[in-house]
Amino acid sequence: MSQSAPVSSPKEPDFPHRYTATLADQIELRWHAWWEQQQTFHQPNPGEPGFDASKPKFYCLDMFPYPSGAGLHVGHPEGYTATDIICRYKKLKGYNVLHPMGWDAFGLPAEQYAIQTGVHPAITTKKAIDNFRRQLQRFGFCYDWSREFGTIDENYYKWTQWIFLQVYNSWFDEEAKSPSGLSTGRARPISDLIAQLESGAMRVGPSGEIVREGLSGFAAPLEGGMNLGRAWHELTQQERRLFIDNQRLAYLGEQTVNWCPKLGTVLANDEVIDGRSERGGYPVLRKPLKQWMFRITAYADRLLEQLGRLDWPSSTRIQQAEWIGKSTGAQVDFDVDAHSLSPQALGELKSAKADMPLTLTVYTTRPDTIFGATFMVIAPEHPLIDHVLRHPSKDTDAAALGAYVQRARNMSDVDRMEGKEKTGVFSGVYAINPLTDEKIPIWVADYVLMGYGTGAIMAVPAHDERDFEFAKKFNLPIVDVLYPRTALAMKYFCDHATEAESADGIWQQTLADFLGIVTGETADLAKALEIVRSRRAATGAAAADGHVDATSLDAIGMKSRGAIRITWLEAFESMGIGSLSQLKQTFDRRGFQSWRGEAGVSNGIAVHSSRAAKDDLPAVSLDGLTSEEAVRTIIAWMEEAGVGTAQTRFKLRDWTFSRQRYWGEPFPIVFDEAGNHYPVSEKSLPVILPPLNDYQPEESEDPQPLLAKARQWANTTAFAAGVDPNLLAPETPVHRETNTMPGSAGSSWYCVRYCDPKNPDRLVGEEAERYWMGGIDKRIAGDTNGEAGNDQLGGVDLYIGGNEHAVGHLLYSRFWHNVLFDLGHLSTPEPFQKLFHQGLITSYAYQRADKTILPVDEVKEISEGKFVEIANSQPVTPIVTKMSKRYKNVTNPDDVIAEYGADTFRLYEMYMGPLEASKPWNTKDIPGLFRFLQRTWRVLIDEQTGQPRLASTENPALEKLLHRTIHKAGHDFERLSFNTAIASMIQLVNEAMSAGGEKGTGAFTRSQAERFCIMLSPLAPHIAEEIWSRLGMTETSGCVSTQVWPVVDEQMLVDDSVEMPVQVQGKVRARITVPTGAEAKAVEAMALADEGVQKAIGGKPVKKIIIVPGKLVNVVV
RNA sequence: GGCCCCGUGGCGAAAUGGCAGACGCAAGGGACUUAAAAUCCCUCGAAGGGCAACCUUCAUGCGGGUUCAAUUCCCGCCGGGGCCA
Repeated sequence: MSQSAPVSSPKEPDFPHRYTATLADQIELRWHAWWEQQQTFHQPNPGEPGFDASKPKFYCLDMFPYPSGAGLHVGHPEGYTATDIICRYKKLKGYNVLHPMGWDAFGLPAEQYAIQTGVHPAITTKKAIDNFRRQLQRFGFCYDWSREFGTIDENYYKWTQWIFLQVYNSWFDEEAKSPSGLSTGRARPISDLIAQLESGAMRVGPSGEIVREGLSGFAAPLEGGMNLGRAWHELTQQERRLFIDNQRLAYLGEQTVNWCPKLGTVLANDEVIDGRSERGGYPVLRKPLKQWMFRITAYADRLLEQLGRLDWPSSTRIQQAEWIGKSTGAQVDFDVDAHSLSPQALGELKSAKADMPLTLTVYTTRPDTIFGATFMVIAPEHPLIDHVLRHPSKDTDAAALGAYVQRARNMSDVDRMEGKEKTGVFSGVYAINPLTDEKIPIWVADYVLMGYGTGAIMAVPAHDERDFEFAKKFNLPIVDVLYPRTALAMKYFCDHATEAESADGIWQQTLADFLGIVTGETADLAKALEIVRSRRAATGAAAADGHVDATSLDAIGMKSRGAIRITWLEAFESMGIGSLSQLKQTFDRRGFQSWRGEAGVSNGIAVHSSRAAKDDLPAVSLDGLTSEEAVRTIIAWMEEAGVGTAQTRFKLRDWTFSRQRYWGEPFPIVFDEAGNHYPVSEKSLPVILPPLNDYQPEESEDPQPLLAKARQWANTTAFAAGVDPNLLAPETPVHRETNTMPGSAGSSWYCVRYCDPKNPDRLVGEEAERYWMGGIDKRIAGDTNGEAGNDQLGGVDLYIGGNEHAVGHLLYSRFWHNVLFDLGHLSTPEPFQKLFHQGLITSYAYQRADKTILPVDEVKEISEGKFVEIANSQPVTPIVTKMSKRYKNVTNPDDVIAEYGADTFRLYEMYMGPLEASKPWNTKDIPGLFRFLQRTWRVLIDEQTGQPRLASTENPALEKLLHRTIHKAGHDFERLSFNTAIASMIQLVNEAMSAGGEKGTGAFTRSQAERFCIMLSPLAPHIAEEIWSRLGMTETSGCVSTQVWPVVDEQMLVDDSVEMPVQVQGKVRARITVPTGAEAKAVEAMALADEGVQKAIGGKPVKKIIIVPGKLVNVVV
């Protein structure tokens, strides 16, 4: 390899061996061939030849790309280069590294293309994959390409379908401990459930719930139809089927879709504009559709709990946590005031509910505001209304109420929620607020939905926006029960101001200062008021006339606070407060929010929220508590008083898994003529996606997946479809499920398959999976594998990709992984132990004065930093924005590589800035990195002969710097800080350049050159291989990619003496040189002995001397 | 609208409690050259002072706070971006 023919460049006749683009290209292609031929990056699995069990493992995964027809953009190689560097580094550090690549290849663009052109998506996709692979390989990434697969491969989606069947055949046992022992509740096979039902350990409750033996309700049946549930044998065949299907983790649920009959396709919400399709403007209907759903909600708590144990960016953890949306609120019973009901209605309600008190149950996430609940609102469909309409009370306007309920029924939920103007009617009935014991009116309004929660809410107008609007409109009382800190301070001031301070003109100033201190210096209200008073007193009542000039402000130390003071004064002005006593009255009336004209929805400090002991109930007060404390306190009280209970809710909804498409995995499910569903047996997988004659959607009133056009395929027999004959007789005609799985199906488990991608018998080989995913057997209690705590949940060691998948892909993968873990198919509950998001690569574009953006080719630079629009010479400003075809600011990686080579491209992207930051592409910066590689080359290789230039004797300063650079580079690689690692290597090369010996000899010795090559190889592998090879090392020791990271001599990292700056009052006044590890006393003496220091001290007494060893000295006088 | 991230020279950035601006780009000056390219050397946050090596003051979006010490931590704003609705 090293003895290749001399490379000459037409541009550099004097330097036939200069590192040019042409040479870079030759070097890079040569090493690609060598690596492939040598299988350098093939990583064997445990048990395979060549596997070294003594090494630790490192599984590093990139989010695999969707291979679009447009090819790679510069964003792709950003993350891929980062993982490549890490993987190459880890290999040098002696790890077995799993670093695979593949294709997320099902998806809409290929299907759209097929619809337009009739070309089968498989053909389009294959072409795109080939192009992506070629482009990726050009970068020299160290992927183990033998593990490559696409989600469209039959051998892969066979197992995607298999996983669906696993989930379909499972139920969630709330009572079972999870295999990790970390939480309660786990997936179990449906057959376990049936066994328990058959044994009588479980029965079927009246509303289809599981009733377990031994639970309290089981032993003591209540009167009036409440029962223990029925035994399994009492159920009909159909009832059993229904019950089981309702327990499955994959179930058929009804969801509304946007169906466009004309286009014959389902549209996403943002593709529908005013009830018409964005494309074509055809009418769109909202149609209910049976779709496969995953019961991810069963795992909500677990997904949330385990999130805390993952080494993920906190922003992503927060996003997932909010998506799961666990809220601890309270379910509260409000008694209906029986006297406000008509006797007939009361009678009806009493008989229906037996002896239960008449109550309205509400759910609230803000039980801390319950003292401010001044009315209730129930949905028009609420059952109470039926009774009231039949038997109106004396306060009921039955005609208006009836009309309102009628009208609301004909509106869609969305319209009701979005209604700008609040509407509603008083029911004529009252409820009792259980905390204030006040009678509060019950209103009917359409902004409360029956299907959501309990169909009734407690309205707290002062602290809820919709309730506030409603109360304003219908003139209902609005009562403050909590204040943010500033409002609380204003109230405090009103209550404590002296007469003098209350005078007009004075109070504004004083209050402004007070609020300034409360928000800035101290939260203690009493103390803050004291400070204001003392400062004002110090000015000798300068403000007696109400005017405080700048001088007196300065005197009381408030000049710098001028801005805050002015802000507050303006705020008072805009609030239109007439006088302090008026403000005080507002607070006394508990009417601050009402007067401000908006609800105070943020957290704060509770006020006006206490209740005396009464009728056996203890007293309770929330006053002075923060919202969090108040929630806890009031729930505890309500539980004791029996009026409410804590209740946990989740925002997370079940995962809709059906798509009305063609280019996706078919479901392994068939339906008989009665509409019952049956699984295709495992041994008949995969269910192969059939080709279509044409891909044109068909006009239809009924929502139809595109796949349904494969009629021959869809209509078949149980035998042909591969249904177990024990489930369904072979000759039974069946209709296949023609929805397809979504794109997130294949990507939800690909990380698993890479461990053992060719396994024909299992989704992944057990040993390979356990090794690469780090699955210590968590089921063995107490096995901590020698680590403290063992709170690692295993999975991929480093997963890098964009943060746009924070809640979709990353949550779905976790769900599948947890289910497969529960069912015993995987050894770890979590797929990704450590996650990292690379930042967005942006680009420059130009903006006109009216904020419109124009393409870069319509702009020219007339002088340094000044740009004009070519068409009209109007000035435009450069801005940073997303790369977009529209702005013509997209960079094609192929072009950059052609101009500089892949090594330069890799270095440039890594040098742009921190990996996680979004940063603009700037083509002008690329030559800087190219020049660095040229210098690197020149310092080691003679540009005339192509032979190595080596020093015969070691330069000690350079040796020291080399050690330090190796140390820093290794450390920076570990923390993914590639820009600083590159910077330190640039420094080293620059040093070597200037330290370079006579012509013909080099700066580095052979040993130094070798270590340098190894250090450089993760960043710029091709040039490192080439230099290594020209040193003659490849023949004797193998290529640089298979070497060992050089050892750093700790001695080389410390100097004999260190220069320390000496500060006086925090400002550097002198520098002293002290021996490393000098005693603090000695350093102190040296610092004080310094002339400059003495001058700065100027004879003032020295109060304190701070010495940070090896860093600095600070003298406080 | 909610959540998250970011704001430092002409530009990309470094420093994450301890000397603000490492490293790269651009710019300016110089050397080599018939010339250009390439390469090498010097200058490069602002203002002021000094013949000079240098010195002084200011400076990390704005206003406060904590600290001997804040780009870094806390509170409140302003601006930009991303994600979600």
